[in-house]
Amino acid sequence: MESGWSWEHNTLVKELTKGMELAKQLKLHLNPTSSIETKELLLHKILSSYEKALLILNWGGSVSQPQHIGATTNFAESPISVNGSPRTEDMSISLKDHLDNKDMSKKRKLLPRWTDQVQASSETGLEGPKDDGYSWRKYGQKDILAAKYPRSYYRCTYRNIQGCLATKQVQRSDDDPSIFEVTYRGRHTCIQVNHANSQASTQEKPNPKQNNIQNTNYANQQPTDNLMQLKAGLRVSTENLNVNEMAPFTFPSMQSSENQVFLPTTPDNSFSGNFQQEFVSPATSDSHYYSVSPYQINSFGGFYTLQNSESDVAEIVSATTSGTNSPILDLDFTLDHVELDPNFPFDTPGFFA
DNA sequence: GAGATTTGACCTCC
DNA sequence: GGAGGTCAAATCTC
Repeated sequence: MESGWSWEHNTLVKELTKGMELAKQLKLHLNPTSSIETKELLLHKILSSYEKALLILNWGGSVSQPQHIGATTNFAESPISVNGSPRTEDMSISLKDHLDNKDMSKKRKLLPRWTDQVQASSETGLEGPKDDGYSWRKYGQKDILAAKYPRSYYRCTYRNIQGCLATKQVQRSDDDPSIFEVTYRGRHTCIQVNHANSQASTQEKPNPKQNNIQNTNYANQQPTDNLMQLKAGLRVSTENLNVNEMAPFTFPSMQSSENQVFLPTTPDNSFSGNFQQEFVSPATSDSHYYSVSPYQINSFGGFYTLQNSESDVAEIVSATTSGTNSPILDLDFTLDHVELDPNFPFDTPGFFA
């Protein structure tokens, strides 16, 4: 999916850029007057940022365990953290879950899941969150215990036609009603046809009964639109990362000896084969901002947060390092061999095309 | 009439 | 057993 690609590309760029900025900050603090705490904090942020970028580059499958929505955990607590040592129990669990993924009865549990926090869309005059680029059809609503507002359930419009299993849940935040927590599940396997036309038509005539979501598509959304969303300061959290779709893409300014980064896949494609089809970024590029630290200013000046549960990272790492499938997370490889041109215009439109 | 939403019932998981 | 997630018939909108 093009939008998923774009989103992952931009996420990667943001992480790398942020890491670079933080490194510059750290450099400024490399004097005796700066506190150790400050240095350590910056160092941690840098490492976290690059870890996330590496995950994006390297991860070859999705994660599958149910996640703790809203459980804010930064990478300092994560099993991969700096020393990159996943817990063996998590490794086995993750692998087992991946293998069990055939079982349709467990699909709810196994589908990858991640959450965005999206500002209500003021541009369209609707109360719902901004559109994420896919066509959704509401199939349920439920009052959730200890939640002020009901949760709405959506699935891909093309579920029946194309067998797309992607779903999402939308729930208004209790703390800030202008924020919608959008939890995505599964990957879009559909082809969103006529998205441009449908976007125009649906935006012109929004359904008044549709209180949250517009059925629009931004698959061809231009970077300027994404930038607008970015400026809007979307707050995003992620439950799972799947960056497998990054695999074929070359990052010209990150140079290995071959002048490109090799993005490995699993040797037998078992993970990517099974799970890549299950997961895709649901949104356009800049509607998701992943960060490792939960409180940071990104390089574009936007505020965003990231929530990343410990188990998420454990699964990501475990699935990529466990057993015979050890495609990636060669952290030394990437950090040692990747060179960033600090002046490279990552955000040049069409750079990733 | 087709497609989307609503909502009560049922299913799954913890 | 309870909460969350999904189904499907009824209803609504165009």
